[in-house]
Amino acid sequence: MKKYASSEQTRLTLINAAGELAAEMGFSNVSTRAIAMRAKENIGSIHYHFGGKEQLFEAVVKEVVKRGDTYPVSQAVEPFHNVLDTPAGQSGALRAIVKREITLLFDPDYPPWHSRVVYQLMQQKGRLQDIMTRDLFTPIVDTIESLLKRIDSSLDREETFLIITQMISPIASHADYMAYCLEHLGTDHYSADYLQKMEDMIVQKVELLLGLTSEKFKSTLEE
Amino acid sequence: MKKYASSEQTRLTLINAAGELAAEMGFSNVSTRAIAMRAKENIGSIHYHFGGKEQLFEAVVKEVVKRGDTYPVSQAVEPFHNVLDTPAGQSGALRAIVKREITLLFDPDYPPWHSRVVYQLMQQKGRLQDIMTRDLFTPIVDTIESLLKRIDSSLDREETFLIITQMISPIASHADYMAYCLEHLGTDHYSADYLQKMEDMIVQKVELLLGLTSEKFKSTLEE
DNA sequence: CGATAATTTAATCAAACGATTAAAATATAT
DNA sequence: ATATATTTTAATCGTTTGATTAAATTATCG
Repeated sequence: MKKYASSEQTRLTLINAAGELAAEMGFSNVSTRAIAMRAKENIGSIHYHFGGKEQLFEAVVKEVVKRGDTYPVSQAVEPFHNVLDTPAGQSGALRAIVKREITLLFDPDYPPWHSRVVYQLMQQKGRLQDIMTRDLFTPIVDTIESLLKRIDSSLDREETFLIITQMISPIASHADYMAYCLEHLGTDHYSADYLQKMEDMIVQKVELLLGLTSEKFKSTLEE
Repeated sequence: MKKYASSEQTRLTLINAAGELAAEMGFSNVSTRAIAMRAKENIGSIHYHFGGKEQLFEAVVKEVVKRGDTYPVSQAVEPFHNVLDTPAGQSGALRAIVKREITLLFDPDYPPWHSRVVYQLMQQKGRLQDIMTRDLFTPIVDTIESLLKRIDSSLDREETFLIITQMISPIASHADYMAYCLEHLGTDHYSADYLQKMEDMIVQKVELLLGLTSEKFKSTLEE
């Protein structure tokens, strides 16, 4: 039996431990010693494998980015490429973006720390925020932006951004303030049903704002 | 001329410095020495006036809470007390809550760190979050909750909470991720016009979800 | 004025931090 | 089997942290 793990395995163990701790108490409250203890590795290994704490944190963020790249926004929107001039196509594309975001953050098949690690980086400037913004956030914002421009070319920059925040913020809050949300809902995780409701509500709302009144909504309105 | 400031003045100077720094780099990245330097006071004064760093931070949060208490949600909703069974009254109450939240966070007459200090506490559990949740957040949530119940008694707990997040999250994001938002908008502060648009959009959206279609919206829809 | 209380100052303390390294342990290749 | 490369370990380094205190300074009050 091997007594030394492979370099790659040790790296992943450290990344995972660091991610867990960052999810629990925020990056700036995580010490190298705590990471090493959680990972059951030696402190020195962090320096050996990553060069230092900051580079390990970078690897943590890149791990989340890497996962997002397995299903990029462009791919989510692609099926609607040819129908973007119809309300149904526009609506479908919007929903696809929202669905992707929710899935990516709350899919129970992935380590739960992924969702808690992302949005806390939006709070203060730094290298970690740059990576996360550039590789995760900007692509989404740009995609929504061009889609909105297509739906209503009269929207100005401010209105466009406001609509984007209407779409993304509720999802971000469920990730960033997860502890509070779960406590308020009296559960230990978001159910698939709840996430579906969230998706529906966000999509409905944006459709309404944009005048893309969907069938689903009409029935709601008539109640 | 006095060489020693009054106890109360020193306290406020320290609270303000701590608040500024917490807004700039997050509570957990603020050291007592940095606070003392920013406040041009001695480190020892933190111990003398507050007992320690954590208690100073508590005072920072309570300072924000105190300001919220000058215009409580109950007072914002009060004018609509007698018309809560009409759609117009319900709609007005919703708008009043949204307007209060936006004003409280982004009013340029108050220290700008107020808005940046609040929502970062939602990320991890602790005494500061408890204070902020209990004294600032819960009253708002409870008020919206009972209002929603009144508007549509068939809403369940999950739906109610989702609507609340639709109302609050966009505002919270503008506070919590302010640096990113301002950079994206290419400005150094949110204009009164922008904040008004935000209010309108949030209120419209919720009215639509609840079937409280307002005049303002109808015209938008007819475009 | 003189005495007491309140406040500020500068210095020191132990603890925790990230980084680094020489040596030990293991794996790999010849 | 031996030599070389890789990985882990334990210990130490200099800094920074929050807290504390005795002494100095200023304010207050009789």
